[in-house]
Amino acid sequence: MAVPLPAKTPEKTLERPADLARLSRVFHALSDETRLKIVGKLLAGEKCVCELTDALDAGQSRLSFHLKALRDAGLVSDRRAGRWVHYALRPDTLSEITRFVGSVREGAARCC
Amino acid sequence: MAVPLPAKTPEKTLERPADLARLSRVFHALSDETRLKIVGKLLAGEKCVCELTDALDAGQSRLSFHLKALRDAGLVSDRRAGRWVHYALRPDTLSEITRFVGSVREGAARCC
DNA sequence: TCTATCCATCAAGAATTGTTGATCTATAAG
DNA sequence: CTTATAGATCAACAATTCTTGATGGATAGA
Repeated sequence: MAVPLPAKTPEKTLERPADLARLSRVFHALSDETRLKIVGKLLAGEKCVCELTDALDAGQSRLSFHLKALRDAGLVSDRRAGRWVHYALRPDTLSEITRFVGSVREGAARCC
Repeated sequence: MAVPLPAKTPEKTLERPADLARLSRVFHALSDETRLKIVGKLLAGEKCVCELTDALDAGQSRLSFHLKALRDAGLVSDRRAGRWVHYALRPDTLSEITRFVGSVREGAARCC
């Protein structure tokens, strides 16, 4: 992890192997409906795994699996509190993605 | 296809099955390095498949496969001209994605 | 200490994706 | 009409990803 999304032009970003790897990991994390639902629930604030299993009617190991994908992509943070682990959205990563897609859009608007 | 990304709150969007399906398809299209490279190349303007096979050093059927994923997600358009099919980025869809991720980010910044 | 709860991880199988080479269609040139 | 090129599609295989149930570690209460 921890390869930061660069502020370079999207053309250059989309040529660098490390950036490609990071971007594909982030988009892959967002490419699953269960994980998108998790994101939706986290918009109400941080949640522990057991709250998500209730809200999404999904098994615990399944949730752990998907939360790991989101965490590895940098989209959520986890915070241990006693027996519970609370997950929350990471606005910083969401900002990076917004900027990236926005800059691709600008480039596309310019050329298409 | 053609389910438009709504302007609703991301919480609501992430509860509607049709929107979830559409979002996961778009993000899945962006979750592969070959497809991200294609997007990078298209930032220079529309390209036919044979230009992309040259630029990316990838087989023709492989490119067709990935272009189909991008097209089905609404991220690129195709235009036939004689024997060639030219692919181009679709700024409208990129705008939708930018807005969606941006609104998730705003929600996250508010709650986290 | 004993037990219960929360959660991560693992193994095995199911399902989905991606790759490759072959085939088919359409277009255009000779 | 014949041939050549661009590209879509298909079948078979490889590789990933997802799901499920089982196991194990950590924390906290009795």
